[in-house]
Amino acid sequence: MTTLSRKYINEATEILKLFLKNRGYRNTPERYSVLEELYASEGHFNADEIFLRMKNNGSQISRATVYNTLEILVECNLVDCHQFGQNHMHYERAFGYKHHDHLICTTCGKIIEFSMPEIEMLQDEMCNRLSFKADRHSLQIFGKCSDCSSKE
Amino acid sequence: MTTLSRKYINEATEILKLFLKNRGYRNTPERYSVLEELYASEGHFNADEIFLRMKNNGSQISRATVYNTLEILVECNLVDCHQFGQNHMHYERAFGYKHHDHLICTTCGKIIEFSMPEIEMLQDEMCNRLSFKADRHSLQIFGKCSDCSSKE
DNA sequence: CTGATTGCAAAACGTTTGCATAACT
DNA sequence: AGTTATGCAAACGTTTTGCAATCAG
Repeated sequence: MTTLSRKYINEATEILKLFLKNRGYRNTPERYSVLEELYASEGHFNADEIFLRMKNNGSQISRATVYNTLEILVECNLVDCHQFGQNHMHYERAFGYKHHDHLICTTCGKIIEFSMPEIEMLQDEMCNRLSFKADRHSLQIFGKCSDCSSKE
Repeated sequence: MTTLSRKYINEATEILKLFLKNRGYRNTPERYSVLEELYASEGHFNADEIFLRMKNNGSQISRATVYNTLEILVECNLVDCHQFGQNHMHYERAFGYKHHDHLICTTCGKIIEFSMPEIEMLQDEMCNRLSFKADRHSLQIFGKCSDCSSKE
């Protein structure tokens, strides 16, 4: 665990604490432990992976709590959630990590991250035009990565 | 059924016929009947809704065939598929219907369509830059619609 | 105290699979 | 004829639910 990661977890914990308070949600240890688990590493995880990793580390947490907590973490934007085409959600840390979208190779399954602030600006503009108050977005582009398209 | 709808179904049928031939897939009546069902109305439907509507109209089709066929129709871009946050896919006709993305109100569930060619252009630019050969994309923005955000 | 949150197990839900039959090429 | 696609039902994996026990406010 790097000092920087530690710093992000600490800040994220503060944000979560405030969010729970503002919403009148309870301040349970499980909610912080799910946050820690997700912030402990980079990458995309599904709910069950998180549950099993916590179990393997000796936690008594239940599946239901993991699912409940992930919903809250997405709500307060500490975690991003995406659907890449399989039948489950993927979750990843969002704080201290540049917002990005995903290219998904439908041949090899590789997931490539990219970020393009101009796209975000246009999205904001559209939301303004339609008086829509955006909380989060998810953009996926499906196709073939350079490796797979050159193999054809 | 309008004359225009009829025209789109006919053209879509031709496209599907060519696609099946090119891929060496078989030319089965079920594949055309799923296409017709989806093109018979505008809007988003999940796989089971399509299956049940066909059953109610006297079709002998099976769930498995509906799922198989939808995959093919998405592959040849006659149908768009999106994930709006619930745990199932939504399908909608794509031919003769302007490409669009979606704003999803997390309060009332309303889905608002919008299209912004500038965003598509930026996506293409990014794909070029990364040598990614895009087939389709899906962009959802989650938040509150004007009605729901004014009620707060 | 009181009700929100938890853990557990069972149920639900959408989707996929296995297999025998049918049908396209 | 050969082999892909179909229909059916059962299996699968993810997520949700019901309920009693626990714990935060």
